[in-house]
Amino acid sequence: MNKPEIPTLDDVAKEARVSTATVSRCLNFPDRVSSKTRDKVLKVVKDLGYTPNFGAQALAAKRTNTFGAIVPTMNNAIFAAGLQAFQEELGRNGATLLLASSSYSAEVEEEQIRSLVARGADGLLLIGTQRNEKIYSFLEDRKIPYVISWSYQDDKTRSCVGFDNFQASYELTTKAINLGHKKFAVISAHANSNDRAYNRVKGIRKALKDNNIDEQNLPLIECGYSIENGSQSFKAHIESNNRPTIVMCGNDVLAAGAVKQAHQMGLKIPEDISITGFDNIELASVIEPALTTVHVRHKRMGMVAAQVLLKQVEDKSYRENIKLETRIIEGKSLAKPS
Amino acid sequence: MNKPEIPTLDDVAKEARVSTATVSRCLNFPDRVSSKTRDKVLKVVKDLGYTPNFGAQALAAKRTNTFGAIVPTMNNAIFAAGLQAFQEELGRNGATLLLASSSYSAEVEEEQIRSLVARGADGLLLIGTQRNEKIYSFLEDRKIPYVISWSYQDDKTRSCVGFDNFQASYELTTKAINLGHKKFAVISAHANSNDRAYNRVKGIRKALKDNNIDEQNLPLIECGYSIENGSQSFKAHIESNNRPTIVMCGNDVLAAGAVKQAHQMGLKIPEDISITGFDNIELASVIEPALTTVHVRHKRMGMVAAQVLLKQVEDKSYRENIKLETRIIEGKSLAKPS
DNA sequence: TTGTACGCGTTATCAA
DNA sequence: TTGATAACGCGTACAA
Repeated sequence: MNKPEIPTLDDVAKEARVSTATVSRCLNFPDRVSSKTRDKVLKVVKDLGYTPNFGAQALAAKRTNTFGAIVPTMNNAIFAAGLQAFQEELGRNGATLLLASSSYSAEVEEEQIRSLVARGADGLLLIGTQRNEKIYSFLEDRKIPYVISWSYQDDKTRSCVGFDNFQASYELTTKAINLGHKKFAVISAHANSNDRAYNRVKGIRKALKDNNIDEQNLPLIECGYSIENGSQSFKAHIESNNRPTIVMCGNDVLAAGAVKQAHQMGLKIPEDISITGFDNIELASVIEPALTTVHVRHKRMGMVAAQVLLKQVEDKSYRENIKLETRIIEGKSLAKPS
Repeated sequence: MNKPEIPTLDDVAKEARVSTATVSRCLNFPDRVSSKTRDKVLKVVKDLGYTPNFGAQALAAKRTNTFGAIVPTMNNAIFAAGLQAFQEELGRNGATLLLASSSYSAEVEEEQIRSLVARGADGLLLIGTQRNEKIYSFLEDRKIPYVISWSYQDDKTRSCVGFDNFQASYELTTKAINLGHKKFAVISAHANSNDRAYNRVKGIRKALKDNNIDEQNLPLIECGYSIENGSQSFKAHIESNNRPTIVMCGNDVLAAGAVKQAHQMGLKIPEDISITGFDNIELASVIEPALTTVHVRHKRMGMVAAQVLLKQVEDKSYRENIKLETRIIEGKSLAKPS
């Protein structure tokens, strides 16, 4: 037996004295082959160290067992946790993750979607709902399954696995109101092209309105995702001429910046000022005082999203809209105003 | 013109009244085609919405423009930052990232390496140096370029982009010794199959030895990467019958856990106990007191690793060994013992 | 500068 | 249960 450097199906077939069809079957449908020939073939496969050529396989089978995900950034604990779970679940099902990031830009995201599809992704994980309608058509024309994650929506034509940002935010705000807060300020991530941020703010406004607190003039600062931005925005709120008793932050990272700044300004939390976060990343429990925030099941979301996507590949008409629960984490950063 | 649902090179050729070869050239070597035919062809490409079939392209060209990376976990800020930069640099060069994670397991990593190669990765990003030699042969036999990252080694036959964990750790320890510390304790990530952790501990021991401090009996606890583990290990060190004046942690996350625990135990940092970290993740500056830690250029590492890898694809014999500098971040968590 | 024609390594259909 | 063989869509010598 002369061992070729990089063996093909043909090499295996010749060596095992069967046809290429039989070898292919041994690998893909072992039960449609007699155990005798199967053993013989698999032995040769092993001896030769054969692995299918990916390009050829993709060309012939019209599938790659590869799934794409486009996240705003990997450099954010919430996406990292979700992605990790998504990838693990794919792995358990013999599939691989193709990953891109959009830097929170809708145009870049669109490019990346096209790029991952061009790269042969069998399906896509998308984050949030907010994107150009034509990109959805693009995917639907090509019959590429996709799942929207991190956000929940009722649209039965599109699968999603997410949570109700509006509702969670509403509840947290209501809690603060019940404690006696009336003067609110908000630090949010940029809300255009980010429906999570948008709905969190919306939830706050609705709760204020429902409790007859002026929400038209709610002090709101939008900024990019970073501790530093959280600090600066917090400072601006505190130094405004209508100082709030509570600063609600769109996510834990911004809240961490706010807390840091509060310390630097000599403000005690929650005696002098209450601060809330959102996401309950690990950071939230390390901060002093521990953040009052909203817990979100990122890992579960990633796992379930992978499952839904895999089902959609099997059954192109399968759709599912899953809302995962959230819950308020009682930290020490929210208390009644003094 | 009848528009096919999913156009092929052939469709474009027919519509533009040229050969498939010409269309292919227009796309891959635009300058080897007259501007007149090029314009004509590209217009048809656009009109038809043609995109190359990935499988066919890979099969014919023997490359996928896809690069694999296997990280221990995405759920760790340092890998997330490096990966993000790696992916961005790939993207700038028209390549895509295939991502897998090993959960810090050598066997899983090996599986993933084989899997990514089977998925057509043109090259691989590996983390750390410690793995079975046969997996290197596997890659070399198949002429798959790879770059080792996060660790630096002198081996000129293998490219790497990393930093000197030993040296950085040595310097940080020396600094502590110079402040007067003599009673050390260490919390480290598991050091088998993790040369970063291994070398950081080694750097501590060497510094102790060079300063005539007993390093044979250095209290050392190895644990998994989490805040909770950091807390528990810290508690164990403090409650031992030979209480240290400083607890050096193998990374910032463990250090964060230690700091949290110190607060809970009513210990003041750095008056009662000094704590150090490693990595300088964003978290380090939010903790009170800010961590004294080692800054590492993760983003730069990811970017440079991508560049080296891309070069290796062009020139299979190209190798580079790059050591990135580190520097100590002076926080407030390290001071002279009282 | 352009076209012809073959090869790439699988999968899958159909017949034996 | 197995084998022969036709796609699959693109790249690229080679020829014109």
